[in-house]
Amino acid sequence: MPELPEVETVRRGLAPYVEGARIEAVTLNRKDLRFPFPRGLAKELTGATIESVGRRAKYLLFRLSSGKTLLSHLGMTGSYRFEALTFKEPSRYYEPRPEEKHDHLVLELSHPRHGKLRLIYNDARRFGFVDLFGDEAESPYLAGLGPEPLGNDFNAEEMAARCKGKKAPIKAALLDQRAVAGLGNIYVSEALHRAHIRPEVEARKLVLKNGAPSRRLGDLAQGVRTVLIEAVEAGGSTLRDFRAADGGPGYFQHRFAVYDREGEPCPTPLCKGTIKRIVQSGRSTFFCPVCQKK
DNA sequence: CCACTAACCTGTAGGC
DNA sequence: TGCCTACAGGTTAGTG
Repeated sequence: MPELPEVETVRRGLAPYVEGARIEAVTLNRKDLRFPFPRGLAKELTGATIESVGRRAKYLLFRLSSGKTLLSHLGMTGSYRFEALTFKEPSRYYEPRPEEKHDHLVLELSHPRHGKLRLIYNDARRFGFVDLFGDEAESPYLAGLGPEPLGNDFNAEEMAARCKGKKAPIKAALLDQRAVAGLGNIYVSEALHRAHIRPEVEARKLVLKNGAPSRRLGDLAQGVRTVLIEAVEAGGSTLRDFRAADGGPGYFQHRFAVYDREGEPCPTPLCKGTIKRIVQSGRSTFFCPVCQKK
């Protein structure tokens, strides 16, 4: 489900309710997600206060008063939702409901303003996972991640360094979290369309002989940034089941230029192309064969 | 090191 | 309606 804009949307939805909340109780409804839960997870979390919720790439990072950080990846189908156990402002809360299928992790929280809340992690496919660490350097998941595409150290020169010598298609290079962190299958297709680059182009072809970025790579860096910014502003994309923590859908899917639009006209001004779908490394890629050049 | 495939797991949409 | 297949927003382990 979630790429950077969806994870950021979740983070923004969670922050007002979990920041400052104390974790009163933890329930694990099974022993693992994609990987086993960290040893002593419930014990480590219980009694701690969540000081802030951050994001790195597609990871949510809950900073705890104990000094530890809870890392959460949503995989393809992970989601968080709230239920209020006490109602300080009734209109804005969700009533407790029976447990749903695939509710794997439940945190009972007490928040100084919102009262008692239940934060529930649901994940049908269980490709998601959590980790707990004291220092970011200890986390194997954060090690080796490429730059944040919306941060200051993401630019065409940086991309050139990561693409240099790579024979892999640019589509695959952009999906590689070591090159740029946070893109997934949707936003890669969208960014390549914005930059008018065909997804099959070898990554190394976008780097000049002296290692400098080509103009097209500059366009691509810009395309990555703008599509992500616009998607975050729209609250992410809801294809099947993505929901922010407040239960609301995202709206960016209405603005896809190519993703899941096979057979539709290309939205590039004056372009008469028709969107095509191909499969690259086992996954769908969408592009316009007319305005996206080799 | 690089590139590619299969695997993990469940739900759903579409064809017949 | 039911059965079957293909596919889904991600990552990693294994292979050559």
